[in-house]
Amino acid sequence: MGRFKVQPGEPLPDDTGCGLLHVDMDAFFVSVELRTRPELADKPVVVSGGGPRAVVAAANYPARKFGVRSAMPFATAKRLCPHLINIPPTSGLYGEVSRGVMGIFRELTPLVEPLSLDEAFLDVSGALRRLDATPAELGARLRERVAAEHGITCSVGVAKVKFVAKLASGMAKPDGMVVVPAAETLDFLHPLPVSALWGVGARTEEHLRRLGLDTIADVAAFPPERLKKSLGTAIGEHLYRLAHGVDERQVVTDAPEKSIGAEHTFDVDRHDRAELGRELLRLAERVGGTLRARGVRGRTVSIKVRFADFHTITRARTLVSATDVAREIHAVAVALLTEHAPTGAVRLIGVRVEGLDTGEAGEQLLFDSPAPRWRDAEVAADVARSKFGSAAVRPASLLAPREP
DNA sequence: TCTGGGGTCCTGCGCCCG
DNA sequence: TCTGCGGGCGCAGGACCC
Repeated sequence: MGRFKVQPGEPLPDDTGCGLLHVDMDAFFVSVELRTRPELADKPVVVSGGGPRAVVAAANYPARKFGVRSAMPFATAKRLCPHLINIPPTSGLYGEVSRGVMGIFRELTPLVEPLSLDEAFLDVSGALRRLDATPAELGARLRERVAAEHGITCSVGVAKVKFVAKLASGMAKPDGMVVVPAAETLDFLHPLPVSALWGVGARTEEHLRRLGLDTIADVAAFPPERLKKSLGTAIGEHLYRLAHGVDERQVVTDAPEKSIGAEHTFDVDRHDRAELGRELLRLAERVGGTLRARGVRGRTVSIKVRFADFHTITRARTLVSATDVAREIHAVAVALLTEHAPTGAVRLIGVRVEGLDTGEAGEQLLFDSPAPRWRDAEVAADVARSKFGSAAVRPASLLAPREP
């Protein structure tokens, strides 16, 4: 695979037909934090929330040498690397850096699709003539600018289609670039393990291996009808196409959100329904606030409950009209919990609102409904919080001390 | 190792309706 | 009038991604 990697000082490879860039920040949260703590750069560092059930949000490369990975329980990471340094996440900081970096991308092309705070697809095929550059040159340019203006490194994959560009940026890490010439797409893909295919996690990998499929070349050579029968039509078809280097997904700049939610894992499992109800109120307040901030409302309220044994249920109810009112979301969530959820020790509880629209269709609330007044109160609280901080306004039932 | 929090998408089932 | 069938919707669960 090494032959696709761009080496410093060497001429850029042939990138004819490659209009897609995938850019991925290296160890993003940690890299951002280390800008103000450069003395820690060579030491193993993670960003993690703290608490007995915290997991690693990001690990720098010295920490990865010890086997520390993101999504790993912090306690496990500490066992692997006893001198591991933890930095708690800084609220708001990563979003701010992300907006700056995405701004650099948008100066190159308007066709930018952020996938998360730290990665994005760029379709540069239409911008090459205007900028008088090849895709690989643009990748090199934006890497320089991100490093110079934001003090963090990123890796870039250049290819003809999305998922190959994404695989390429993964191989470029850290702080590198991989270019896959369009004509060599299959040479690049076929030796890779099936787990490299987008959408293949632990379960599907196991499934594919039971079928005797270990590499992407094996999937490409497998009868597509058998693949669909075994994995389901949509996934079978999807994987077969990817294995042949076919990925027709375009770069989408403004995909509307489908749902907004919040969830919380307790440090210690909870039995008390009243306490679960108070947590649901806290979560509903957050979800309602986010809905109003984004100018959307949703029709379906769902709760998620994870029990001590990790068994997880979801329960949902669709309302007559869409809402962004926390009191209403909370009332439905509590009803779902009391009517449908079995009792037992609860580890995690969550609230989500789905079926979003912009809410312009109007105030279809019933004339007897108290929701408009609650909404007025919540909007007033939004304003107060934006002026005086998030602790300024809180429902009375949340003022009681949380912990004994 | 004992598993966060934010999401998306797919599948299968039951129900309603024409 | 009864029955069969297919589409659309709501719901639950699971897999996956960062």
